[in-house]
Amino acid sequence: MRASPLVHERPAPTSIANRLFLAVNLIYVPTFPNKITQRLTDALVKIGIELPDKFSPAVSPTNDPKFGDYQTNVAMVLGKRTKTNPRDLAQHIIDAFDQDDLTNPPEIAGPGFINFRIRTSILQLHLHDLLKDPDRCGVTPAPSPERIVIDFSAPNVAKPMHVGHIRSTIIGDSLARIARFLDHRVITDNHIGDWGKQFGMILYGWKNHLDKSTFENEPIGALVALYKKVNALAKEDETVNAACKDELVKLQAGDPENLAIWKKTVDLSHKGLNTIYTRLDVSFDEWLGESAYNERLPSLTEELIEKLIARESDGAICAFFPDDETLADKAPCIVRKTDGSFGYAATDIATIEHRINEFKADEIWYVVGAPQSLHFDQIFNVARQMGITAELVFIPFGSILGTDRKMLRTREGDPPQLDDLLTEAVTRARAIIEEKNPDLPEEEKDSVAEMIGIGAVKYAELSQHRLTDYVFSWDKMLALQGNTAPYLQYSCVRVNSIFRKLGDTTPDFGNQAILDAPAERTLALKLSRFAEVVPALLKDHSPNHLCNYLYELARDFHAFFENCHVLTSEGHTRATRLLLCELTSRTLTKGLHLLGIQVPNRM
RNA sequence: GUCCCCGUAGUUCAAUGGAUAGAACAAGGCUCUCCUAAAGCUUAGAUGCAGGUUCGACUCCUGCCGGGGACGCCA
Repeated sequence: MRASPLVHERPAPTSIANRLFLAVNLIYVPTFPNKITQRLTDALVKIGIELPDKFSPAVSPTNDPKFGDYQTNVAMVLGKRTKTNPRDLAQHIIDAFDQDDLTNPPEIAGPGFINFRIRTSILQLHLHDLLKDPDRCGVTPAPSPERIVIDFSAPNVAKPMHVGHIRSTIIGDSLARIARFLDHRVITDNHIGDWGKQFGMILYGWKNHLDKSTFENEPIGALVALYKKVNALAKEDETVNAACKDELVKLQAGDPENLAIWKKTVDLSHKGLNTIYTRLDVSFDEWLGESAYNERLPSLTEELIEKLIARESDGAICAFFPDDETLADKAPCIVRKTDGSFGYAATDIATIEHRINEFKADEIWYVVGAPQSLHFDQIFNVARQMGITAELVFIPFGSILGTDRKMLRTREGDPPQLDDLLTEAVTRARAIIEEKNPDLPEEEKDSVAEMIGIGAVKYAELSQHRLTDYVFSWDKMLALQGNTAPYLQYSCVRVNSIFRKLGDTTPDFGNQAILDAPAERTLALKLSRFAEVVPALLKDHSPNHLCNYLYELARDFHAFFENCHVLTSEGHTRATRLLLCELTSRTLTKGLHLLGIQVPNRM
């Protein structure tokens, strides 16, 4: 089966006229750290310090307001290099630093930090810049957009999707959203396992154990049950196992009956998967599963042999990596098995090739479990030997463990199914709504429960570092309090309630913001930092940093909200506070959107 | 045996080599006349062990201990 026709035209390169148009109409405001870095560099040049290649002074937020808003360690770094006392050097840098229209006089602290405090007048102007940029919330797009294929989710067809599948799906989707937001051209590709060994079991089961009546009513559930049943049988009975293998061989040889059954089950699974993806608000541009590359595998293998990348070994065709320190003593990469069938290494190499030739990918990202790291090291190595220069990025994630602290596996025991997890999440959310907002219309209760339940599950996954292993726990996945999606969603509701109260009145944000209260200034500064946080997410592919930021933003907002009454204030104060509310609403909404988490409507 | 990832409060998690290691949950104490309680304020509580590099180490290096994982015909 070809999941979809390959009609991917590379869009025409942006014309010069277009670029000018963009440049004129979208004036991107540099972030405060960018500005400070630039001026620090100027200052360093001015005082005649020889800078190492590609050196750029690091400017980071301080961890305590008493140190100002931003700090740099450049005097300590260069002090060592030039054998100068860091504090003396810091003083020289400050003397040469152009602080006009940006910061208060910088201060030297501790072993040689230079601390900067953004002038409040500048911060005030910045708020109105942000107001003019509703779509991007101040974020500058990537300077050189790339074509990025992102490979994530990739479940096996006809096996139940359990909670272990959630990480790749949710992290991958979020990374795709973030990359798109930064103007990269992203192609999401669901490389489903639609050709593997499990089809032998499905075929055998279909012919010998299919419960027709159940199948009519609930085809997807019946398919999953079928897989489980045959899997259990095959484990106990070697003749069943052999029969399954025979069915698979027949399928791969093109047996019409088996092909027909295969196609039917793949289509059914596709539908079942889509129900979950719809619920998760995850979508794919492509569904090029393993089966899409069958035809290429024999010639690819020949090519690898010809190019001396792979060779025969114990009847199989394998790639060895004698020159690679870590790969040399590991098992080889098996391209073709002894029985003549192809391993997933072959498919994955063909897939890389296809993504580069047809999709013109500059980068390919794989959001796949950490246990597969050896496999990807190997196929990336093979790809490089084939002359592929695109950036191949393995974005691993840690395992979800059972209560025995072992990895969840479909074959052993029964990890909770993804569908059940989502249903439970929505049920719990619904119960709380029933308790707290009994007067809502039933329909609204349902939609809010869906939004909150699904959001909670997604956030639980996204808010921790992707490499951390964790033991699956209902309470963890379904937490609704504290650092969770419902808290952030609730913050949106809270800020939007102000605009609701305004009714039809157009909010007056004034022409000139005045930040008086500390909570106002803190919130304003935090809002400006969205533009710092988002582009950095693609450096380490860690959406949890965005979660951290949004949580901090929500907290700063709550502090502001407690201390600074909006609607009862007047004049500049009221306008400034309304402005802060507007920007908070937008930034929270945009941030949650980048995580793939839905947000309540404004009205 | 080789290689990879992870060891942080009672628990679950944070922390681009930066200053006093942040949260949440659980525990104790407060706060609903408000644009607000899926909330806010508050008290207590942690870097596995031993070295090393550094002005500075949860972070980098070495060794050990503990957990998980990969290592030829599953994907």
